[in-house]
Amino acid sequence: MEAALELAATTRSLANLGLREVARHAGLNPNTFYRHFKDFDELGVAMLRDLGTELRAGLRERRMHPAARGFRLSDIGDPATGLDQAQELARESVGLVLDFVMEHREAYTVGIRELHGPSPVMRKAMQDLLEGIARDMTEDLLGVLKLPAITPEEMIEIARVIVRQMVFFSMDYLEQPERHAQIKRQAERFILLLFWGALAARAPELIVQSGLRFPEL
Amino acid sequence: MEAALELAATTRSLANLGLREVARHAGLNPNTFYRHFKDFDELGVAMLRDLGTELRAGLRERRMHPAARGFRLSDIGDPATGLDQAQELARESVGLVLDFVMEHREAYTVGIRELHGPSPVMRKAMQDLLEGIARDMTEDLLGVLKLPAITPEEMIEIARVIVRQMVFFSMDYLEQPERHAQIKRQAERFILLLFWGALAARAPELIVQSGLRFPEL
DNA sequence: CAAAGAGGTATACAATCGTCTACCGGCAAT
DNA sequence: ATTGCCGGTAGACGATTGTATACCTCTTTG
Repeated sequence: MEAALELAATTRSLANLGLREVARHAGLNPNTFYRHFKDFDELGVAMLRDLGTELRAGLRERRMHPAARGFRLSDIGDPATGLDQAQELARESVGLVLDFVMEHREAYTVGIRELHGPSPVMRKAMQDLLEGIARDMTEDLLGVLKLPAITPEEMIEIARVIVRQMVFFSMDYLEQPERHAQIKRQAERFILLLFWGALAARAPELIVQSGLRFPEL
Repeated sequence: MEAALELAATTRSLANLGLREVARHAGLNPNTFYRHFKDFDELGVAMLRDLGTELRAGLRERRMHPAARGFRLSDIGDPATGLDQAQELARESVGLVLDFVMEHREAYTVGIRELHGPSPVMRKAMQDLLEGIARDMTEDLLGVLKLPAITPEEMIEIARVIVRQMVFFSMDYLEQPERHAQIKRQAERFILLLFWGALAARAPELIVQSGLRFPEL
């Protein structure tokens, strides 16, 4: 699995790297592959399972780590501090995801490649992973962020588009190291825009009453 | 090029289909390939150029076609009708893109596969294509939609995230025909959310004054 | 009218591929 | 104490691959 990851990250996609090639790079006999996997799809799913759980666990752990969070759970209540929290949360989460991507660029690259790749099995597995991350995020947001008038259904939908958009932002981040700061800003602005939009859609007068302005990032 | 498109759409990605395979499927001698392209990258870029210009032209043409548009350019002015226009525009554009994707599912599938694929050349070409579409959209939006306090810089940034998000919505649309209506609604809601957010970020009082409510899609 | 080039073909070669059959050491369980 | 499985190896197979060289036939250009 390590050999496959290394090979796939540098050159090809998971689907089209050769059985013998992987075995050679792992220092094993080609036939040994069959002792563990029947397909290359099976290998891919196994890799994705490992890396996916690592990713979700990493995100959750860091999200739960209270030291990095500048506000307390008791601050919740009105939409003004809600939007303030949203900004803080966006800043934190964006940095967290992008850091993670940088630390696991091989796994990320290969994984995303399979998201739109030729194998339906891998595609489904990746979509499930993203959906799981979106659900984690929703749960977390609902627990911490109190924006009134935003239903759980709206929240999961917002989380989904955020996760998917972060796929692209992460790609930019990996490919253009010189634009790191700018990409972070763009991602934060995007997330904030969604929350402002969601609040404006349900209770625009709350925004006016609070006197809060959209932050210049 | 036709042979490559057909083969890539059904099974593999562009990068890993064989020279001989394509030649066979096209009814040509393997060596004939070299008369036209040096690389497979070169083939890919050529295909993307053709299909990309077709896509952009198709989108532009349909966007310019005034018959499908329920409002006139003279209706512009205040943010209330601006948001109304945004809704109409979102509905139209989403339907337009998703129709196009359905009609060109092979080309779309292959193209998106290259967006995150192993070839840097193809990746760059696809990113440029998406950027071009985003610029087209921005130009169009700025010309038709008069939402005050939204700068061109904000508009292009919004267009970019819309285009990227539509990549995912299009994938859903192709893969889940039974959810067509729902996916359309989600895409429209997403776009509207961004515009409401952008307006709320700059001029929340205008939303309150207009008395407009976020539409239940 | 000749030269050049563009598009296509035939043959050949070494390399790589996935997979099949057979063999082997170690460890665990009966 | 032996049976059986698990992980690994060896060798061989036919198929397919990318590419090189050489030859052919139109069309265009000088």
